[in-house]
Amino acid sequence: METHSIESCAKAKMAIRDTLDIVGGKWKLVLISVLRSGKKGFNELSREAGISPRILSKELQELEMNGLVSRKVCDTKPVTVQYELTPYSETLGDVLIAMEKWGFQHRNKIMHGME
Amino acid sequence: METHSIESCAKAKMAIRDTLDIVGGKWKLVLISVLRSGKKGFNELSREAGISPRILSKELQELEMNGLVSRKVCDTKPVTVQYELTPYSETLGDVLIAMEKWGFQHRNKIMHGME
DNA sequence: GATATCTGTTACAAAAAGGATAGTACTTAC
DNA sequence: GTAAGTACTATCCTTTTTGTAACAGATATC
Repeated sequence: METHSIESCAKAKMAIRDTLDIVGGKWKLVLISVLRSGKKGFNELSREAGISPRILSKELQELEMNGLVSRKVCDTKPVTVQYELTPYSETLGDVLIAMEKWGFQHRNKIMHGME
Repeated sequence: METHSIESCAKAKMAIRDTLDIVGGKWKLVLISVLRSGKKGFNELSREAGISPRILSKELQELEMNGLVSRKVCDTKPVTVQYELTPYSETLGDVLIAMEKWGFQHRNKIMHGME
C-alpha cells in the first residue's frame, strides 16, 4: 500500500531478476553444484552433469564471463582443461544451500504422505 | 573421488533440479516475491510483475498446482480473484532471501569498481 | 597410417518458453 | 446499448533453449 513497500518490492523483484540473469536456466546452478566437489575436466563435467558438450561449452563460457568459474589449460599429454569455482562463486553458497535443502525437503514431502 | 562424495553430489544435483522444476523459469520466483507483500488480484499482479495475462495465468496455475499459491474467488461487483501465498510457500523463504541478497550484492559489485 | 583421447565447435533440428493482440464472459454504470 | 472493469482464454508468432550428430586440432598409441 505505502510507497515504502512498493519500493522495497521493486527492489526485491530486481534483485531476483539479476540473480536469474546470472544463474537462471537449466544448468548453471547444477554445474556450480557439481563443481563444489572440486575441479573437473570438460568431459568429466559433461558426464557428471549429464550435459552435452555444446551446451556445456556455452554454459561454462557464461559462468566464466561472470567470474564464477575459472578455466585453466594444463599441458598434459592430450591437453586437458580444469574448470574450477572461483572464490567469488562462494558468495552463492547460501543460494545453493537453500535450494538444495528445499529440493530435498520438497521431494520428501511429495513422496511420503502430505496434503 | 570417494563414493561418498559422488553420492552426495548426485543428491545435491537432484535437489537443485527438483527445485528448478518447481520454481525455475523467468517468472515463478518473481511472482512469489511480489506476492510476499500481500494478496493481489489478477490484473494487479500482471501490472506489478510486468507479465502478460497469458503467461501470468499459466504461471499461477502451476504455482497453485504445487501448493505455493492459493486462488480465492470473491463475489464482488465484478468478480475478483485474490492470489495469495500459502503457508507452504514460506518454506521457500530462505531461497528467496538468499537470491534477493545475492542479486543486490552482485549489482553493487558490477556497478561500483571491481574486476 | 588407423585409432583413440581430450576439448571443443559447427550445422541442423526440435522443443520449450515467452510475447502480442484479440476476444470471451459477466456485471455495473451511464 | 455502449462503455468500462475484472479475469481470463485463444491464436499466432518470435525468441530462446536444448539436443543430436558430426567434425576438427592436437597428441599419443598400435
